[in-house]
Amino acid sequence: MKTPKRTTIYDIAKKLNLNASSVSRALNNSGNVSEVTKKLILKTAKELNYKQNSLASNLRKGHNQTIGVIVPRVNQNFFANVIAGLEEVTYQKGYNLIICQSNESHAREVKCVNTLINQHVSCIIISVSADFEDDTHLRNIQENGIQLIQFDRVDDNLETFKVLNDNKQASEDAVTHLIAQGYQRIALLEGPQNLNIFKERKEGYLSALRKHNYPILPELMKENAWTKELSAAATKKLLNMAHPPDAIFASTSDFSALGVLEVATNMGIKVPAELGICGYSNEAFTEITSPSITTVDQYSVSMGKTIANLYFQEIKSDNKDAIPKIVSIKPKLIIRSSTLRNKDEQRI
Amino acid sequence: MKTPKRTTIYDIAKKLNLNASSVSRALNNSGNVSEVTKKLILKTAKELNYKQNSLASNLRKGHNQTIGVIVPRVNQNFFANVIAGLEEVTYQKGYNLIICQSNESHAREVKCVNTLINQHVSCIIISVSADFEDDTHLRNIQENGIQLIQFDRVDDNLETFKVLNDNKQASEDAVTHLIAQGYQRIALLEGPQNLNIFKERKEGYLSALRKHNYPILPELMKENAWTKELSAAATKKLLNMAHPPDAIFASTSDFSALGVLEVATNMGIKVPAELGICGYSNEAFTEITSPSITTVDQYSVSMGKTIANLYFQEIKSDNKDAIPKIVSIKPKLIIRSSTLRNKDEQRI
DNA sequence: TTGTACGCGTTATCAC
DNA sequence: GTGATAACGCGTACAA
Repeated sequence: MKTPKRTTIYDIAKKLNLNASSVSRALNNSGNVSEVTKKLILKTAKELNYKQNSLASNLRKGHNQTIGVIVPRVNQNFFANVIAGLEEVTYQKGYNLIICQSNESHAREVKCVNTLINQHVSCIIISVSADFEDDTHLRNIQENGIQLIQFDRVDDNLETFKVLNDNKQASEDAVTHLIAQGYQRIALLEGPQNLNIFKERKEGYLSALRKHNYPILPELMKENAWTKELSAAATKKLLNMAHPPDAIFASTSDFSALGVLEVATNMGIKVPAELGICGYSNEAFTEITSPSITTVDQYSVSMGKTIANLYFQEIKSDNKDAIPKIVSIKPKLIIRSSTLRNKDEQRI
Repeated sequence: MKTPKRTTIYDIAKKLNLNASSVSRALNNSGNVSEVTKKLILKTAKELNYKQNSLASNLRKGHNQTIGVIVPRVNQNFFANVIAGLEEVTYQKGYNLIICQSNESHAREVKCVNTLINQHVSCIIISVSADFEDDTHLRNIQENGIQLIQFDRVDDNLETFKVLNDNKQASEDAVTHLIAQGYQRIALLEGPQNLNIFKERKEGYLSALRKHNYPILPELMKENAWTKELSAAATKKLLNMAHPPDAIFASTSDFSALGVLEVATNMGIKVPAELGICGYSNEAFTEITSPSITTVDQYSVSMGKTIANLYFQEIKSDNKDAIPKIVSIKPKLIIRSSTLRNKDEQRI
């Protein structure tokens, strides 16, 4: 595809017997141009259907009004919402968003980082892939003078701006709620512990148990149960134990919680009377399962907005190197039928 | 933020007492460079942490390895999936994706188009906003020598590449299925008729009725019922009629179907025995409602891939102006409990 | 095989 | 207020 010739500021200048620099000034409202010529320039620019070439402009100006985003998957609810929030704010500021997905692969994440560096984006916003290995690519971002904001899944060891959910607190709240509902043996479905978010959720679980003098039972903690299928399998094992749990906290996602619910239903176990179930993420479907599922809302859209605002307000505006700041958003426990056994009749 | 100086091909050239053009050739594998110097160049490029400046490269080459995408909302399941599919293919080809959302606003859509034109993207992939007014902005894309692919919601009058779902056929299948299940008075929840997709779905509905010699009853067709709330309201009116429908085809979305289901449940109407419900889009939750909801799967991820492949295989490669082609993807009716009243016991 | 010279479209810095 | 010129970083025809 050969791109046909577009009209440039030279074309406009030539037509008006002016100089290109005057045209540039007029179009950018910069420097001095007389009102008359300015109007003339704007008029003929419209006539010739002039469109600025951002490539040239950005090259000359040495920066790019573009922000890169890297997420594991763009069609995962949480990330899609964060991106929606990001786009909302960046659009207002006249910035563009380049979106990449790592597909949970570290190797691909590294490639994404490199293309974004090549693109001279002014900031990279990232949530790392599940098989996070090392952070040389992230350091590379900083070495190239590009701002870096990590969110949700982050590398704790690297000092950058971070926007996080308070996973530990949210998990503690969830488990505390289960305890308050009288559940005695509360199981945990964990995600990969190399990811901060799953580690923190486990900590919250442990912390709640300790605070209420509940025993910590390793046989009730299942590793890597972070898909619907994996958690269904783990649930079967749990519920077939001699002393099965009477509640399961699917800390990885609502899909895991759904797996738990399906297994329980198939086994004829009553939820929430015989088994309490709590998920994580507040996916749309948790509201309409029967029973509806208690879960944690992460305010994903507003998280995206927070991230973007952090960039525009604290990072970009700051001419000195700003001190990497950590913003923590407190998620909200949404209590629904799947854990409300005191008011079992009340189906929400 | 001042971007610190990055290493350029000049820096590499200077260090090796070479010329920048040799460095360029070596890095791009273009032209002739001796193996020795090439290795030397690649080595020092790595040492100096050289990163290409895509801005400069693209400016020089006159084209941009970037594709722009405009959708109403990035966090709507269907669009998120299409984007995921798009990204999958474009990533393989070394292309970047710039994502914009129109927020269902025509004015904003126009602005998005303009920034993408400024960015010199090589292609714009768009699904138009609900308040589609006119197509001057789309024509503008073409006038600027940028390829244009419309998908799903398109402007029929404009001759461009299009990737569509066969909405009419899918709707006809759905309604035919309802008829086969013995439903007699089948209502339709419509979306805004200025959008092709909703118009086509209505046509499919009408066509199925005609083919089976069913009467077409205007009182059973509700306009603009395209959110959960709107369709719940429409459903209430329908079910309170003297002769209420015994089936409702929520042609706008599964969320509408969910609204129908909730209203029916609250009114004590049995689904599917007394009321059949069919949605559209195959949202994840349709599988787990009780009863599960019959719906139409649009193959959204693979639609994204199809669009991208269309660009790379047919449009980009073609040096002559390719003739705008319309690709139609046949959606698939997914039959679930909400319309299966012959085998009512079988809860899927 | 390597070097020279120029231009992509824009903006910044001069001078007038 | 306007014009001339250089430079952003790169790729490419051409010459050596």
